[in-house]
Amino acid sequence: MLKTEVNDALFPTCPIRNVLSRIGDKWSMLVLYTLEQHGVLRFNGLKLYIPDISKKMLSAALKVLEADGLISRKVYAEIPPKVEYTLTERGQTLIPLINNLIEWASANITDIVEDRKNFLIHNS
Amino acid sequence: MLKTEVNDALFPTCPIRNVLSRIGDKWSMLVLYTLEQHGVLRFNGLKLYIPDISKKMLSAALKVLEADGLISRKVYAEIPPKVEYTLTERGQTLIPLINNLIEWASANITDIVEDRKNFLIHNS
DNA sequence: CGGGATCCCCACGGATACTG
DNA sequence: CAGTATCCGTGGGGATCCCG
Repeated sequence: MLKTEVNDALFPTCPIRNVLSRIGDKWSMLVLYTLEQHGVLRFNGLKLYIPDISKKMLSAALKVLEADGLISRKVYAEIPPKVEYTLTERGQTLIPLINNLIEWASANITDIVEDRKNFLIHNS
Repeated sequence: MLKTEVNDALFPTCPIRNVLSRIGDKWSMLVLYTLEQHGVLRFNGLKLYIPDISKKMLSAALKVLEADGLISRKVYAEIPPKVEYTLTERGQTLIPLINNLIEWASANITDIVEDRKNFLIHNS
């Protein structure tokens, strides 16, 4: 479980802190985006599309997203086990905002990388 | 300087990773939002509105945001020193997206907290 | 297959002291 | 005032093993 309680405790109702401490972490948005792209995915299916995430972190991220009602977890009583993850309706409502961020990033990434380079030069 | 180079190295042009590793960190969006709310702020002015950030972290966040051209840093040659931070035009273009996230969070926070509580109960 | 439990390292980040 | 430098604790997170 991610440890976000410290600052949430200081500002328990601050929406920006709440949203950032949850979906703004290293992997959550990427998981949501990947689920939206492929509809429904199993645990290792997700890991396939996000190769540089560890099982531990993927598991933790999924647990947080499930706890917040952004994804649903469907377990099939089979052997070997089969678990499917999907966006919930609430999770779907977050997708447009994520897409907006991706669009913004795509449109600005070239200039930002350039600025970043120049900044490093002038601060060597 | 925040350590985001590891995953950026794997996906150097992935916009979602790029945007998240920069503005999705613990403080950046909050700094941008605070600057937008107050127009122009000095270092300690920012700290006043974000009391639970340390000088070290605020300094690091400001450096990243400046390197990415999202805020501008104006130094006055005075004693004692005076430094003013403002959003750049590029930084301004990010504000609507941040506001959308805040609106979404505000609209959903109550239900999310409720779901979160129930999830904890069923996973005790 | 889908995780949980454990071990362990090191980077994040707070506190303090110092400087131009 | 606006930071930087240094020290240092802790918890984020990888690697590995295990289990239903």
